[in-house]
Amino acid sequence: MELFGERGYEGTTVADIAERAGLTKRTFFRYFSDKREVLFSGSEIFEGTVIKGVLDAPAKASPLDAVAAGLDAAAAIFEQIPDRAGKRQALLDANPELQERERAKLASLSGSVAAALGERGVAEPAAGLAADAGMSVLRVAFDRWTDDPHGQDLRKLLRDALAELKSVTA
Amino acid sequence: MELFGERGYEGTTVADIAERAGLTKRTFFRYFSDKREVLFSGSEIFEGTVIKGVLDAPAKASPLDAVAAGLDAAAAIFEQIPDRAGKRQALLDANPELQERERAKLASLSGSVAAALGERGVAEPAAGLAADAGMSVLRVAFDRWTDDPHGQDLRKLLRDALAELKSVTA
DNA sequence: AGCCTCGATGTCACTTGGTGCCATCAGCGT
DNA sequence: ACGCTGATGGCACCAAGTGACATCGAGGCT
Repeated sequence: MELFGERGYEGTTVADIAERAGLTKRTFFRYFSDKREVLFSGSEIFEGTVIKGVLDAPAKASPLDAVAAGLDAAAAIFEQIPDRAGKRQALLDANPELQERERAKLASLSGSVAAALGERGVAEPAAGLAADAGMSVLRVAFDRWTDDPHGQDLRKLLRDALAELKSVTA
Repeated sequence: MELFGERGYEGTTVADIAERAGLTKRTFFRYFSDKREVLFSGSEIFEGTVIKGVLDAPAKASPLDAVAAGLDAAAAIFEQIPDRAGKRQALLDANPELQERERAKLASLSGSVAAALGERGVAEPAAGLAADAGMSVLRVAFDRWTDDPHGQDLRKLLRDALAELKSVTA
């Protein structure tokens, strides 16, 4: 993050990162499959939290509400580190390459969420559609939150975005 | 496509492609910014068709229905070349790199659709959410269609997926 | 202690995607 | 015939990855 802050993402080579970390380029690639991956290291934890939230949602909750419960549970992760999240977001915003990866991660998350909904007895394609809808909601809420991390809290923004979605697909 | 069919996407180098086309690697990169891009060359036409469909939808159509109209208009493009679409899909399915790009294209399309909805008087975040929802519907329908390109027609699959989405977010 | 194994790291060579820079060439208007 | 311009080739170069092999250090075993 230091290096990215100084020289930007593109301007920083893997060799630079490795050197700063006291490693070799080769070793870097043993920890991260990609240069991009270094910015997505916490994503498994996030994903796990979301999934747990989905599975723990009340049995009578609708698929979409179960997804919302999962996102709500995970929102806390970002709220603990608003400034780090903000810097990361600035990097993503400046790099199409990173945005692609971000989308891919969301897509993977969507897949896992759909699987979790499956365990709750939701069939396809409903599960996939509900999961995707959740990702949309997450993106909208997260964008607004990063615009102003100390304004409204992320969980409220999530609730608002969800309500908006429901009204738009009514 | 010949080369990709023989050696797969990864197994084919840009130099290979260029040679087969009677060009140089350097010239290839003047036509395509990326190796990936070569598989997404028609996407502007597709995007244009969708946008036109959205803008031409009846004024009283809901945002989501306007998006659906756009997708419906563009479905014809794929239905004209089902086998080419199928081969392309097989390549995408086998390559995370290409899936990332595909997602990025869909995201870009979503952005344009949201803008088109904006021209129709739909405000944010409703426009963005409706556009994203449309992308979900498109993916579901398209997946089913590529599973069996000569089964149900793509437009019917789109209608079905849309109905499913509406019921899931009800 | 001496030895062995194993996992983590370093080293090096190599491939490939991608870019900058300049040369070349073909068409075209004058 | 001259010069301009846009497209292409050629070349050198950088950075991301990868494969193969050497090295080293922490234990475990006798």
